[in-house]
Amino acid sequence: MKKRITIKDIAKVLNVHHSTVSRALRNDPRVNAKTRDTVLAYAREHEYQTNMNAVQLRGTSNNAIALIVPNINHSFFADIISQLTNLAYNKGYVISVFQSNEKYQQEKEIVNTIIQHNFAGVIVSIAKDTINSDHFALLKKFGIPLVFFDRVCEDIFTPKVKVNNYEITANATEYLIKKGYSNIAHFTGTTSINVFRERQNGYVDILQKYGMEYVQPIVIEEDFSVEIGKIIFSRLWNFSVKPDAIISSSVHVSTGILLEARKYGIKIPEDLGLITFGSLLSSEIIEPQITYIEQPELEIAAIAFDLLEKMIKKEIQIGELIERQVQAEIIFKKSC
Amino acid sequence: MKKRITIKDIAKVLNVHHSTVSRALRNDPRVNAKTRDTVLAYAREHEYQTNMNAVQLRGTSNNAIALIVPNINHSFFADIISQLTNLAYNKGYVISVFQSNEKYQQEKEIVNTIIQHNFAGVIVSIAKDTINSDHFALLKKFGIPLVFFDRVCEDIFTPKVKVNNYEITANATEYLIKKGYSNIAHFTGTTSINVFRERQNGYVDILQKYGMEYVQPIVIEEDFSVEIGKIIFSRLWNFSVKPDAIISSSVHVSTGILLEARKYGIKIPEDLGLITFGSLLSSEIIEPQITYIEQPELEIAAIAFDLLEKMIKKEIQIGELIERQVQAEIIFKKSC
DNA sequence: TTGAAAAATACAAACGTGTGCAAAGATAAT
DNA sequence: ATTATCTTTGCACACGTTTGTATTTTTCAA
Repeated sequence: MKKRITIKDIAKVLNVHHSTVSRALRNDPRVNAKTRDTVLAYAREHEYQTNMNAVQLRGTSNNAIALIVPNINHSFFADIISQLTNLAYNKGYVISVFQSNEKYQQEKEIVNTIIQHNFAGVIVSIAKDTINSDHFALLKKFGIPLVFFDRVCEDIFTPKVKVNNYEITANATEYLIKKGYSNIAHFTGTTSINVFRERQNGYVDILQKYGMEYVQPIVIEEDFSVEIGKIIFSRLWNFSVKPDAIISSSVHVSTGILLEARKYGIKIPEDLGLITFGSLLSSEIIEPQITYIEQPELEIAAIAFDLLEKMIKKEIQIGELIERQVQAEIIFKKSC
Repeated sequence: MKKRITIKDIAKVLNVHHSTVSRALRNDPRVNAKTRDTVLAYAREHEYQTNMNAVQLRGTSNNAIALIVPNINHSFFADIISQLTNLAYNKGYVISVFQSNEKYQQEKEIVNTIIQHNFAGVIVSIAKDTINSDHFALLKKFGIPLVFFDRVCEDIFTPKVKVNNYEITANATEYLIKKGYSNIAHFTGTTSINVFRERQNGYVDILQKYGMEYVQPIVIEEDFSVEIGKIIFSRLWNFSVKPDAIISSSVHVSTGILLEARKYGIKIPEDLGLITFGSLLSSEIIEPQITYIEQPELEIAAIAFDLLEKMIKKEIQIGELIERQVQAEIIFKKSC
């Protein structure tokens, strides 16, 4: 293990000043072509690697973008991460992914790390736990570009990419009503998050519009999982009035519902209709195929990245409130 | 947007030298308790954030760990990322995740970025594309701790966490034989990767041991996907001799196989047996439930992290070859 | 009250890079 | 040959921290 070579080392060997080496490496026109080539050749041969800490300390460029998501092993986020990574790569940026684990405390610490390491920008979908947005305000205060997607902080002025959750859930609910279902339940997440609040509002508003009495917003405060889906469904099913349809905010929970429903011998779509947000890799194989709501992950990623890049390039001011909405879509199958 | 505060700023205001501030912030016993408290209070109030670039340039600590995976949106890797992130968080480290996209070129650039930013250590599962290991050798040369998991570089001496691919595939093949299947095909990835090569060897060796004639290692060079699964299966099915069982290295490919099989009216397990590596979130719902090989993601993550941490703490030397093997397990269901 | 020891603080240098400015060297025009 | 212009290189400082050493201040004992 040898000590890493620096521009000063190169300068010493080639008998030039290190500033010349610096310029040569960065293709500054102010350096002679011949010396530039000599420097580049030497640098390549000795595997010179820029020390980005020095560069960033100096206050020059930085191409590192941070991405904070609640869960990496959730296909919605995994798809967005994957797409963002590709977009960034093509534009010369590098994405570092951080997982908040749905925890406010972890999210806060991640934000601190991001500030301390001087990232060029941040793309965030907040944790369920996040009740306070001071850490994001801090990010703004330090002049770090910030873009929210999907789960956003309402009280922070910055670009945001949102899904038409209210509308799509209203549409899904109305679809179920028109199919003849009358006891429609809604399984969703904590209403402190815009996503789940909007879905719930869309659901409730339609039921009220149709004068339906059976309104069951089931708020799952725990992390979405197959297990919790089983438990919650089982609990609901033992009520006096059972639902005849469910809209579920999570594929994990929906899977739990399906398994539990099978245990009880409940037939889908006859005894129970089901619409779920997000699709399963194997959704086509399941009988009956489940009607689901597809969110445009690729589009979300593309817009979020575009907005962030514009902020980094100062084409969008920090603190500017821009809201972009993308359209989710109901993919009609056989579960209702 | 205000300029960020530094220790020198604090020092100036409190009429002390900045070195005193530095020590106060780090709880150095050499600073008076009263001044320490004053400094800490002022720092907290004015939201002081350490500039890690300066710290790292100075050559002091660094708690950033890099993780390179081929694909984030693949449940095997997503689970490992998720787990590693938690382990790291509990030990005071921060994980940055990078996606190589199965591309050698991207992987190389990621490694350069890691070197340039002075990460404390790297955990890697290599891209299918990776034929050359020079970039990892470079990492070692720069003294950066490196641990491989699952897909490893055979010619780099460093800690590695591997799965018993040979053995488990041999077992799966033998199981199929004993179940009465005689034309067993094997769908796997490029054999330049240890994982797929070992699986193939396990498969071939058992068939030869039993003197089976029908040996069909189908090497999929493309990225695993439902679509490619359909195509490859369809192609194979139109051969004169059809397989009566398949071992598949990817759930995505298996899904394609199942869909295509259904299209042809093939019955599982009667007409076709199937064992797949990795499980689907919804695997319990599918009829028939698919027998699959479960890999201990949590254990892999735990061992990899432990090894890396020991390297960072110099308890393990850089360049030391340590191979840990974890056991995959066949989860018997109804598909064969 | 003095001196020595201990505690607290200040000083200075270093990490590797980038950049404005000055200086030197080369080229061209008169 | 002399001056003006352009090209190329060198110099020095700055970015924010940490740390060994020197210096000042405080404490305490004789």
